[in-house]
Amino acid sequence: MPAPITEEQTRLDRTALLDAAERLYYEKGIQAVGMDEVRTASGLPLKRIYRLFAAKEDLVVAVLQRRDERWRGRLAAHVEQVGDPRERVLAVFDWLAGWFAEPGFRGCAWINAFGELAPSSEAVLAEVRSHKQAFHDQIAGWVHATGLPVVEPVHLLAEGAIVTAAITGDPTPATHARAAAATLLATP
Amino acid sequence: MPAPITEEQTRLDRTALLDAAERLYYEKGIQAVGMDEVRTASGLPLKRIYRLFAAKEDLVVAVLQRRDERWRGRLAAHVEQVGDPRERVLAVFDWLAGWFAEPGFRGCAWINAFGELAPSSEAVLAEVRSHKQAFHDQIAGWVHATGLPVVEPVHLLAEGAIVTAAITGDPTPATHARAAAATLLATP
DNA sequence: TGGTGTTGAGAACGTACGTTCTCGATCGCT
DNA sequence: AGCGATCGAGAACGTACGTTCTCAACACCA
Repeated sequence: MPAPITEEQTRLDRTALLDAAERLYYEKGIQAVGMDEVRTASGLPLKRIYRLFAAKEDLVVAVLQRRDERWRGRLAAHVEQVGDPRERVLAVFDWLAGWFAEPGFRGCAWINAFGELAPSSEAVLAEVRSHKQAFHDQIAGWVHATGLPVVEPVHLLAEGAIVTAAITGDPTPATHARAAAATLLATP
Repeated sequence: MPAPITEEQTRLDRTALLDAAERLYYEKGIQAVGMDEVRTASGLPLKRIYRLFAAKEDLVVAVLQRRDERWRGRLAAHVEQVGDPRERVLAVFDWLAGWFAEPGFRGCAWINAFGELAPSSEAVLAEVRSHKQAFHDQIAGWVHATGLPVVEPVHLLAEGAIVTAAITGDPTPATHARAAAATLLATP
């Protein structure tokens, strides 16, 4: 038996596979990337890929899940180093601004996946909804600490900024959304 | 020569084709709908389809263009029957609420097309940007009449409501966005 | 050392798509 | 009436994809 596939190796393969798939899917769109391209980029044999994920749909869902953990983890890490509750909410938009300005930014992976696969894949749709719900709840927690009833507007401003920055390719919606949020957070 | 193809017939064919393609694309996604399905639904021979549009990409762009005219036309018709400038801006969100509640609502056709085709089709990307720019400018005109500097926040609230209603399948974001816009429009 | 079971590399398979081509049918014109 | 151009219906073509299968190579154990 060559390379007996330890548990550790499985973990490494899984990481390499998700890394390659996530990069390609985000860059080119999910439907535009075939399994052969994922194989080439990951360096894994097709057989091993299909042992890790029984079908492409499962790989896609796993990519979205892992990205959700990392994306919201980074957001939380940035936001929660701010002490003042109102400033913390505004820090969400600062983090978005940094994200929008990253090279290769192509919008929200989940919104894009929704556009591509929502009508044809229940599993992808569920993952997209799960991410958006979690993002909403994160914001709700931070806004709640301000004692102001502006959870929904802050969330909608964030979503609007994400989709607008993606389509225009311009990161300034983050600034506009931040200013609007600051207005809503200014207790009269 | 059978059915000599008058200019009038061309116009009718074009309408039937765009009707069928728009419905199918919006319902199932663009990539999931083949030309054969468009042919069946439109009742037009493939030959005539390809004489009207040299390639699927051209058909997709034409569908988005015509939908843009109709979508923004309806929005404007609803909004501009309101006299008071501030109420007129709020009427945008009332119209969105009605749209979200329509049966078969599956979000913004342009955002969905962006997710599907932005990386692979320059023409579609340009059409999506054109629509979003026009929508932004429409809102800018209505907000400008209020004399308040809230064009960007109102626009971002609208985009956020559209994308959130699409993914959650719940029309209430329109109400939340309306309330936030009303706050921003309340001169202190 | 020989057998066994697993691996990697990629060929193979079935399907589906976008686009083009075939061909018999049809109608206006002389 | 007969010619010729053009049409409709769908077969055909080339390509690409997701998934499965083939098979030689190999490492471990008896």
